[in-house]
Amino acid sequence: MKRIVVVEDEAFMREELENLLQKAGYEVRAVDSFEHVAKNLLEMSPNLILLDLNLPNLSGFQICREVKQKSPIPVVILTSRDQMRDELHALEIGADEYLTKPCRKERLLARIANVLKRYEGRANLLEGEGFLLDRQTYTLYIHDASVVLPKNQGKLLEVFLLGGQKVVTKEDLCDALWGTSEFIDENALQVNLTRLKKTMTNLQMHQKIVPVRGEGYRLMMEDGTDEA
Amino acid sequence: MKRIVVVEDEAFMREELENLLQKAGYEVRAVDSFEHVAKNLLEMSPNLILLDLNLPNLSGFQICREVKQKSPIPVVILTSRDQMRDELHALEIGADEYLTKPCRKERLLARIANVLKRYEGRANLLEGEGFLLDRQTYTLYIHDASVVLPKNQGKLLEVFLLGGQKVVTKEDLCDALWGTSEFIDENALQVNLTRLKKTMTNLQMHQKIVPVRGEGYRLMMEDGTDEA
DNA sequence: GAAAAACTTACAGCGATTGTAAGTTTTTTT
DNA sequence: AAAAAAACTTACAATCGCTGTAAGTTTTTC
Repeated sequence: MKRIVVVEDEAFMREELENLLQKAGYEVRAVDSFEHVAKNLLEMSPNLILLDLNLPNLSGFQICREVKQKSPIPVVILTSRDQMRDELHALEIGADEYLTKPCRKERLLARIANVLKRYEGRANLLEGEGFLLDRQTYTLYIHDASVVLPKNQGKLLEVFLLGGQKVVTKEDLCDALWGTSEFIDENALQVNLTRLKKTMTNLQMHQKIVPVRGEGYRLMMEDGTDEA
Repeated sequence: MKRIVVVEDEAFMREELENLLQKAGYEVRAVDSFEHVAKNLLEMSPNLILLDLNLPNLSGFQICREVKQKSPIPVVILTSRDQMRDELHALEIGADEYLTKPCRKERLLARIANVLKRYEGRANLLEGEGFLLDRQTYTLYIHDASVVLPKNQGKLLEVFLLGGQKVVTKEDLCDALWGTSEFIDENALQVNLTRLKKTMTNLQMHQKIVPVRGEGYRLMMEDGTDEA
């Protein structure tokens, strides 16, 4: 069963939504506290997040952005703010749907179903600049093409994507490859890295792996600018 | 560059749309004749279809349904029909977005960009009942999990999915596996089929392959009903 | 119950991926 | 400019998973 988390501060509205969604066959949870929402949200690992924009303290935009940075979970925004500006902004930072209150039940349900449908198979995709990586199979999607990376190359790329723009140490990489970083096999790691680099250039990817002398490696844009 | 095909019978509106989309950096084509639209559409292999509902002769719904049956191309509906009934129906038969005229340019562009973003990596996915298959890598997506099928199993499953509910002959299958159906190697084919069946049951897929004595095989629902 | 079709299982060959080894090149330091 | 450290390259052999082969058994149909 698909799990939906509702983020809405007004109690009456929240209950109504919970009811509606439950009747429609979803498992529903609501966020009670509004501190560290983004973090709490991810821990519930929902299939979809239904988000109000006007919340105490924190902005709904901020939550949406945080969720989208850290996960591929779809976000549907349901709000009373009907300004075009807000809608465009929401879509820009990655919201998957923007609905304004009042919203007919049928429309809400239809749009939610629609978003969920589009997310089938995306649950485990990591996002890079201009490409996607499936964490389970190491299938790489780029430019309407797809390739399955050899396991080791996939594991390495995965570590880089999870690390964001940070420097990744050789320990981290060895850990990912062999489950231990006790004795680092510099050579074997080097060879595997070279292989990944080669396939990345062959695929004309927009990010590349560069060494950080003495510290490890890091993922950058082709042209040398930082990512994101 | 992403290619968008516009299906709209009113000339003024059509030109305005073409203009807007071109300025936004898309390659735009328009459909002139409205016969065999669905077929013509697919031949243009667009990245997205922008569709009006009120067309001479044919219903936009029908076009949308046909496109969705035969391809994974996203369809955005832009129409003057503002009945909730129409919107629900459109979403039900697989439309990815439903917008009503008049529609602000910014909103149209934002929604189109949004849909295109969600379709990254989906260009080569075939749809089965409850699962997706990548035609290039034979990566299979099911229940938030993914597996890469061995090439032969992938090729076989691909043939079944392309064939729809029809019976697939052994010639077809041999053709897919070895590029020829001159001498059918009954045995090798049998073994490969068995392997595919096994992984399908292991993955608890909702469709299965059943023999049609003397004719070949066909893909059905678990419970024996026909598919969709 | 006999024939045809469909299926099962084990094994050996082959190819792709991986770790190893022995280098060379680049960068930094003195 | 020489030496040392870090980063990289290339080729080869072991390994693992996929495939076709062979020799069966089981199921269906008449």
